[in-house]
Amino acid sequence: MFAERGVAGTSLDDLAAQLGVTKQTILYHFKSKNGLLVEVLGLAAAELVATLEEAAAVSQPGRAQVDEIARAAFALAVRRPDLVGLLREVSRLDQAHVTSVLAVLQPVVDDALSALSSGMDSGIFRRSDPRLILLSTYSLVTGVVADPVALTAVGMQLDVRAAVQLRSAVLDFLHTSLDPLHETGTH
Amino acid sequence: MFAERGVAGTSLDDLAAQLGVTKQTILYHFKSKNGLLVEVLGLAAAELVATLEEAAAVSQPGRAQVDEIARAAFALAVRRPDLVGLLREVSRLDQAHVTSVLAVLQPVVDDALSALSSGMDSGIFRRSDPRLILLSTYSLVTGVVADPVALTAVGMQLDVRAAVQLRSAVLDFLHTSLDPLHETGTH
DNA sequence: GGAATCCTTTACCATTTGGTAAGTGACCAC
DNA sequence: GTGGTCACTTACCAAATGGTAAAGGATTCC
Repeated sequence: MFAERGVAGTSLDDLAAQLGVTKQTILYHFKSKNGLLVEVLGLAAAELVATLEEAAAVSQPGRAQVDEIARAAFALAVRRPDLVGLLREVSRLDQAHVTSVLAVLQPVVDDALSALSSGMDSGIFRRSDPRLILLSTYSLVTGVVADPVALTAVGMQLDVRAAVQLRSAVLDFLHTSLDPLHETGTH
Repeated sequence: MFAERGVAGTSLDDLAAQLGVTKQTILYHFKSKNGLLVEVLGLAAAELVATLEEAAAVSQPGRAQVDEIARAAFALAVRRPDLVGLLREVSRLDQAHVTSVLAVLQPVVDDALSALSSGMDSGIFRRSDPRLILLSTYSLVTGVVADPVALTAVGMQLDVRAAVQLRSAVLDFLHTSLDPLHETGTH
């Protein structure tokens, strides 16, 4: 509910009703609404990091690893769009929440950046700005699952067929961005 | 404020304080909070559509027009990130808001889809799914300006230099996606 | 059986929130 | 100058919201 309707848009009474308990039951298990939010954000960030690290551990650094991570990230986004929604929600919260979430995600981001960077150094990947690659991929993966309005605007719905298509689009973007065989995209 | 903190996260008192008036002044000019929201959404959608149509009118259909529209969209997103924020906020609102905003945006989306489609038919563009092109571009443009947390995670900030880089990334994506000279990305 | 702990509930409460009603001053027509 | 409209304010209000306090019920331990 935090992800779908926003933290401010979700009252403890709404939440409790959804769970079939009273608001006080929630406040018994969690210090406050903010305390609940902190734990939810922590779980979400941890799950995201775990998924990415697990995928990264499957292959050695290189194109196969990039594919593996992208697939895992996309699958997670489709399977758990609430995680993406939460991630987006963070930017509207207090700076404290931003920094605490960022602290969890930063290592995996830095790992990805350095992996891309060293891949470019060794010639496996075409040289470009790893930050742009990462940012663009993030936007592609999250934008598609977190914006149902955009999907319906182009006349699509997030079914299995669409998911496969969208995943291909993400992977294609990574391939054309990283494959040294392609020309540089700048004109 | 609706875009940054969300509609639910913005009280009329917050808004009034920001404007230096009282809440009742707002309610004098607008029927209710929802009435205000409707007008704000209408203005935002109209501005978005106007910008895109204006850009589309500069060139004839083809690669130049695609570039023109993409540049205009990106410039608008950078200059008015609140428009992007509002667009994202729509999906958490009532279905009535969704449909009314969609009604304004739908024509321009359909125009874009058919322009891409006919360009593919005539061989100007490489054949692929226009919906994916549009959706991906939308994600790229909006994701980058609407997610400051992601930007800081990769160690960037949205200054002029970064904006130019990001715009190039968007344009490159469109070029490699539409240019018939490139191989198809599917592997 | 009784005590204690755990979980949940019913009662409340202060504050915030969207909204109404009734004024008040400025400006304008005549 | 006087009546009327416009823009805005003060004064309220009912409902919702986050949170506290206290009171059951289970379950477990002895």
